[in-house]
Amino acid sequence: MDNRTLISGENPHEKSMQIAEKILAYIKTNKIPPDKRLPSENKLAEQFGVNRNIVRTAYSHLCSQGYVTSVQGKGHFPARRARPLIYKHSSTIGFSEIFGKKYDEYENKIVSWTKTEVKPNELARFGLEEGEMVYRLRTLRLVKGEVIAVCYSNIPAKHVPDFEEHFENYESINRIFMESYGYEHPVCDSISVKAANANSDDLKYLGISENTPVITIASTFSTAQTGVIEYFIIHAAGDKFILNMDFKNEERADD
Amino acid sequence: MDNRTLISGENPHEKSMQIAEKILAYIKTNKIPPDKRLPSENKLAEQFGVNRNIVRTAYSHLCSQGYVTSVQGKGHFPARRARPLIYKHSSTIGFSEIFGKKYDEYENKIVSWTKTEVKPNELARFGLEEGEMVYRLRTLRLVKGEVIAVCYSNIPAKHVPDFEEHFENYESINRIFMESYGYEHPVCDSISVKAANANSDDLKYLGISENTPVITIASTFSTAQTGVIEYFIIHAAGDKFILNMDFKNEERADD
DNA sequence: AAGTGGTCTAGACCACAAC
DNA sequence: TTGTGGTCTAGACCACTTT
Repeated sequence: MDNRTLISGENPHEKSMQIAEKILAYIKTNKIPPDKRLPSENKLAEQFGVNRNIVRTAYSHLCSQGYVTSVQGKGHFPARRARPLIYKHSSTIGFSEIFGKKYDEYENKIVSWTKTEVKPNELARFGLEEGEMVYRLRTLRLVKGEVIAVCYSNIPAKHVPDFEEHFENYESINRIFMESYGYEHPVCDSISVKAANANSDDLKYLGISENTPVITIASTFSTAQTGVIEYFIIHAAGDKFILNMDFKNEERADD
Repeated sequence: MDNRTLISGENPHEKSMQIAEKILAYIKTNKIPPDKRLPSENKLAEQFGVNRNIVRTAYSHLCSQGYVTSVQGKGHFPARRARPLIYKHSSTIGFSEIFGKKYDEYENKIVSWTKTEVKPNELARFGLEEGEMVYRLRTLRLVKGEVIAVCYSNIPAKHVPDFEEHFENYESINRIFMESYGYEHPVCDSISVKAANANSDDLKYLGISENTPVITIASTFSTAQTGVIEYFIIHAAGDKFILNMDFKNEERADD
């Protein structure tokens, strides 16, 4: 649109920034593949006649911008820009069902669960009384063994007595709701989306760097029999996960 | 949920991380207000018996985590955690109309515009032939003088001949569509959301740091008369902007 | 003038990976 | 053993703000 430097922000007069530009230009013009090592810090420091720390901050900027990844003992590499997964939201089909249908190697794992009292801010959401219990599950969603999202499910215990007895061979929460408790398929009432910095869970499970943005999607699901049955939160790497919603039932190509 | 360090990620054995923890604990336990200066780098370096660079990286971590802001010549300060704006999406009411109704001091400014040929990847979206023209507007949305979002509107020129003649006293695109061209109110067909790192426009207009995640919302709008009339992209600071959608027309409190 | 954060140098030692 | 990135030290100079 207009002239701009390749690297956004910061003072272009800094040596570290100039070197970052040069490295980025080198990657782009020579089309360095992601498995080929970039010049080492020491080599570039000597080549540009600067201290190694300057090269380090240059590489550090490129890492935080998502252009480069670094591996200790091995070196720096052009970042592999993963093709993003597109989560096509449907208010009538669940997360697991969509991804399970889309990918052969889709998995769903429960990491941990608790059963605790409802929190004050949840009372209105679930229509519960103080002191009632809520199941809280932390689950991972994997495609081809790679974690694509950390999810949190919150379910009022009164709708799912002895819920933990159904955790074996866990595939999808909705299947438990329907097959074990006889509820109809939950429907999404509302959805709330924001971008955030990664928290410790995200870093741990998603295997992302501190600078990767995370998209968080919070939604409530209900059935006619129970009212709100689940408050569901998804955390996914922002650069790998796109939430798509069609209000007309048409297919749409995305760029 | 489980025991975790206050600061996410990275090796807790590093001095810089331990110092970051201490600074954060100091802020939290003493409830330091955002306008009160935190201890200087030199002072903390002396106090903890480490090099100033270590204190610098500790502060740097806290900045990137959004806990602290730094101002050259003045010092470090606890970050002001802005109350997020909630954009309650409605497929039948536009962005400007929602915020204009919600905030007294809502503004809408055109930063720049161009009229260029349709791009190959846009052909299907707009149902255009190669060579047809598209208006592209870059606009800012402000609340109380503060930029809350950078927006990009793409509109096929054939639906809005001499579009630029209506840019004076610009309030909302939808008003131009309706009042100047006689179209019905555009309706949102689809929406696509992701989290990203800030680009140069975001940094420039949103006044955010390089580590602030950005939420991007892309949507298509159409009218019965024109088909798809607008492809609309919103960039907003992830920590200040929440996209909310209710599929039932109920009010919902958010935490 | 003194204090603040921002950039940069020159060097040390460590953990890890490859040869 | 050598080379890689990761952490840390000790110091210099600069830009900016406050006193």
